[in-house]
Order: sequence, then structure tokens, then C-alpha cells
Amino acid sequence: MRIAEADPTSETAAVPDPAPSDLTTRARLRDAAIECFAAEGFGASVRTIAARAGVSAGLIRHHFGSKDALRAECDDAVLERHRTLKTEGLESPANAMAQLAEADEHGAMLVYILRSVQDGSPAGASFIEHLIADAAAYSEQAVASGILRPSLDPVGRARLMVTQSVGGLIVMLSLHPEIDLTDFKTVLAKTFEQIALPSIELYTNGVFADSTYLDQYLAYVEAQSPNAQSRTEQS
Amino acid sequence: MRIAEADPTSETAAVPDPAPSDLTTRARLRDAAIECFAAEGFGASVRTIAARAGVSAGLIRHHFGSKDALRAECDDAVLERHRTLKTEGLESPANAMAQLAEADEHGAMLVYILRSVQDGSPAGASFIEHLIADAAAYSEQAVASGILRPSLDPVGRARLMVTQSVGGLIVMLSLHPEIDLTDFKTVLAKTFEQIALPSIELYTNGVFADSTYLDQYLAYVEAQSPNAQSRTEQS
DNA sequence: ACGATTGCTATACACGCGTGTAGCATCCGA
DNA sequence: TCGGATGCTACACGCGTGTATAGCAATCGT
Repeated sequence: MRIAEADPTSETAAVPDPAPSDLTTRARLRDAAIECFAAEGFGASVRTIAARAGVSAGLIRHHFGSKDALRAECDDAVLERHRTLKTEGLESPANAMAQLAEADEHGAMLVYILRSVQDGSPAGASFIEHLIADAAAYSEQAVASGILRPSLDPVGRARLMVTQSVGGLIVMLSLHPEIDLTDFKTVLAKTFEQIALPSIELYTNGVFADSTYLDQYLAYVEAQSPNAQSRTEQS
Repeated sequence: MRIAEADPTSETAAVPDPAPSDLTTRARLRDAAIECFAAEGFGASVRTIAARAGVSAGLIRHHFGSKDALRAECDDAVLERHRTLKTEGLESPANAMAQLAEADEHGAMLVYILRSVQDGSPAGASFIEHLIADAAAYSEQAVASGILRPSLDPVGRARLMVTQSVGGLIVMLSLHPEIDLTDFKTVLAKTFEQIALPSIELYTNGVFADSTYLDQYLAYVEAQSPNAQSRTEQS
């Protein structure tokens, strides 16, 4: 039913329209929507999106049917772009974000993901769960190879680190509402530069001087339920 | 000019109106706005707020002039309530949030702060900066008393930990969009229970097995600019 | 070469929003 | 007792939004 920009079922031979951009208007509309959603959040109006794509507003309805459908297609596009980027490149959760922020297009993609999480949409939750699963898998492997310390709660640790990292970026995004589409790269780079040393330091040494807090908590949780858990203990 | 709920300048003798709640309608309106903003974000309509307070919608304009003025007053109220709560109670940044989440009213207050940050409003930025300043002050004191490890970048560490903690809560909030005003406490308690062990573990031991990453970064930053910084080094 | 489908624009509709205005009841001070 | 301020409601206006419809130009299949 839906005709993609390169669907071979109804493609004749050569490209039918050498547009100003080499993309189909539909694809340009989708990319413009991704950029607008990243820049302004999902409250961006369809007229703004259409104006950014250089077309009329009604064309969005003509191509996608509704704003929600357009957004769903943006979610799919970003999700798949992230997936391919993940499989083709290295996927070290620590600097995956930094890698994503390199190209401008990737920067917009990153911010789109942050907006999705910030918005509370199912797509955002899906992103988070994927990131957590990836982090957990990478963590297990890194623990096995001696890079990371083992944890009493591996998936809990992965969940914590992902939510905190993404959340920190969302906070930094919210702290700069005047952000422009052109300085995604700049702002992200400055942020990473700002938090690089503290985060590496935190991940290397922690912040507590000794293990009294951890010991106290473990004793507390042991007193609460002296049965399950605390079996894989080798911190 | 502004008539507070207990302003003695125009108070006769006894309470003039034994309303269903013992608060002024104006104060009830303000509290209802705080709750609605916490529950739905700042897109909550004035009609919703008025309905929650059990009054008409136009009354908001009558009392506050505009929705923005109402929100500003909510910001002030929450900020001052947080300030008093901070000074009167203990202020350990680690469990300050947990303490805030105890009472229902405090839970709504916490979520209001999170919404402010999420929204990107100046009030949210102010909250964050205050939290960072507090955390930095507490951190300095805790380092002096041997509870926390010293840092190569103390304020950077405080900034990182605050933004990540608050951001993690925002992500958790966004992951539960169906949140109801009545289970602020429940959701927050479950979240804290979920992240307690991983965060204590992280803050105690870090995640890296050794200090190669930190050493590499320090060497890199030293090679980049061999002059300033790296003087207060005693990690 | 011609009909039909496609790409696209322009305009209008319905809705929810914040805001403004008119009016009513009540309470207080002189 | 009475004038005026106060607390509050009901209703209407303008605006921006997503959505729907009508129509035009071009391209493609046959």
C-alpha cells in the first residue's frame, strides 16, 4: 500500500525527478520532520515541517495521512538508522554517543532520540530498552574480558548507567533551549568535553572513600530478606 | 499588592470562610496547578487546573492575571518549599531525593521540579544550578571529612552527578507516562529500590577494572595542553 | 494521443487553547 | 443601611493547531 522512495515494484528505469535534493519529496519531508522534531520537540507544527522541506503543508497529509503517522515513520527511520550504525560501527556504550554526535545528521538523530525519551512516547521507551539491552550485553562481555568490574546486579547496573547517561544528556539539552539545528555538534562536543574527566574519574574510582555505604546497604538488604539474591557476590 | 492567604494587613479577626479546605481559594488554585503541572507537564490547561481546584477557569485570570504568572508563582512556591525543606532537614545529596519523595506533597514537588528541568524553563535551570552548588558544597565538606574521594574536577563531578541523577529520574518519569497523581510515592519508591544497589555499587567501586582509561585520558589531555590544570592531582 | 493516477497547492473547517468582558452574589466599612 | 470592593461564574473572541476537501499540473500506462 505504501510506496517507498525506491520501491522496485513500481519503478520504471531511471530516476524520474532530478529534484534540487536527490531525495524524494517524501523522504525530504521525513528528514525535515526529524530535524524539526529534534530542534523544537514534537510540538513542532506540520506547517513548520513543510516550510523546512520547502513544500506545502497539506502535502504531509497527502503523503503520510496524519502527523502521528509521519512521526511513526520518523521513529522507524531513526531506529533503523541507529541499528545499522550500531552494527556496522563499533558499539562501545561508553563512546557510542560521542560517535553518534560526530556527523550533523547523526547529531540530529541523537537529539531526536533524546526528544523521544523526553516526550515519553513508546518509541522513546523502546530506544531506552534497546540501549539497556545492548549495554548489558556489552557489559557482560567486558566483564568476561576483564575490562569492567563484575556487579552484584548486572542488568540493574546497565539500566542505571543508560538511564543516567541519557538523562544527563536530556538535562543538558533542556538547559540549552536556544539550541539551533546547526550547533548540535558544537553543544554536544562541549558537553562531552565538560563531562569527560568527571565521568571517567567516577567510573574508575567511584566517589565513596570506602565501602561502608555498600556494606551497610548489603547488611540492610540481607536483614530484610535473608533468602534470595546475594549469591553471585564477588565484588 | 499581592494578598497572601494569611496576610495580617487585611485580616479582621476570625477566619471569614470555613471552606472545604482550610486554604484560601487562591492557594488551593496554586497547589492544584502544581499538582496538574507535575502530573501532565506544563501543557496542562487552565481549565483542567481550575476543575481540579473545583472553581471556574476565569478565576485563574482574576487571581493571577495569566497562566505564566500562575506558573511563576508555582515556581516560587516550590523553590521556597524546597529551600525550607533543605535547611530544616538534613541535606545529604545522596538521599535528599528519597527524603523528598516520602510525603505525597513532597512527591508532587519533586516531580514538579523534574518537569521544570524537562521543560527547559529558566526555573528548571535555576533548580539545577542550585542543586549543583549544594552538591559541590557538600562534596567539599565530605571530602574534607574523608567520606568522599577527592576529585580532579570537584565542581565538574558535582555537575555530572546532579545532572545524571536528575536526568535519570526524568527518564524514569518519561518511561511511565501513565503516572497518576496518587502513585507518585509508589513509582518513586520502586525506582529508588531498583537503582539503590547499582548506584551505591557504582559510587563505591566504579565500573572500570583498572585505571587505564583514566590514565589514557589524562595523558591525552596533558599532550593537548601541557600548561594549565592537572595541578591539584592526588587521585 | 488520451485518460487516469500522482504530486502538490490553496483554502476552509473544527477544535482547544489562553485571554478578555460582563455580570452576579457576598461581605465589609462608614 | 448603603456604596463599593471582592470572589467568582458564564460566555465570547482571536489564534494556532491538525485535518479535510477541491482543484490544478504533470507524468505515466496503454
